[in-house]
Amino acid sequence: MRKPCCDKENINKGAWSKQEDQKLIDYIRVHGEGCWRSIPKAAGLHRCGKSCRLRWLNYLRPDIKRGIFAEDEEDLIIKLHALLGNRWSLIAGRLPGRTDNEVKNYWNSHIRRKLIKMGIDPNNHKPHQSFSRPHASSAEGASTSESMNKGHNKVPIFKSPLAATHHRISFTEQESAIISSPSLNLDLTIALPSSLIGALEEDTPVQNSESTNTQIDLNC
DNA sequence: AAGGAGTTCAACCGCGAACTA
DNA sequence: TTAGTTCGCGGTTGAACTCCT
Repeated sequence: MRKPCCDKENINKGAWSKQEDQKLIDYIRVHGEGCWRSIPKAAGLHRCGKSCRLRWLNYLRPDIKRGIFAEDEEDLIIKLHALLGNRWSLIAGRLPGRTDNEVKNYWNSHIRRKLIKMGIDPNNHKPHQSFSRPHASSAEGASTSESMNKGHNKVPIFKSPLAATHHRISFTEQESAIISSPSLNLDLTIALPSSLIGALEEDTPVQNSESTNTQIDLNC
């Protein structure tokens, strides 16, 4: 049985108040991010660390860009989704000031619908012949994160730059087809912390599709 | 104006990975 | 090596909001 992430008693849930926001902002300004589990207590918040982390990363961070997505941002999301599936954090990483939650919400509420209207299956980015799985939750098709993350043929997800260096990025046939598409010209670059660059120089470069100028940014 | 349907988005949950002792 | 802890992610939920009749 998994232990809960925090003591459920004496923990506030739901929307954050202005006072709570301010406490969190003030604390992080002084002490910086990190050790989310201890932040609530230290900052005097009756929240679990997870909740603080989410609130900070998605809404309170000073570099967050709010508001409507620009057309080029939307375009990029579609292309990145075709390439990466539901790896929202990776996609958001290519959109300065945007968070994974925001990108995910925008995809589900706007882009997804738009693609369906255009006759494109949002799961595989191909014109759908017969859209056999109309229900949203079950419509995560063979190429989406559900199958890629939990099933076979998954694209590796690198939780740390170091992990990324120990894997060769590989793509399924379908993803390779997308990458090879002449309409797709992604400029995704592998970005690693400078401390690692030296150590990597002897290693072989990560697989990349020259013809499409496609590189993957895994600076996460 | 009312209220039901549809949409948006902030927040929570559970899981797996990474880390630590 | 292993078990416990923490972090980060994607999926899902539900309250608030908007639109439509």
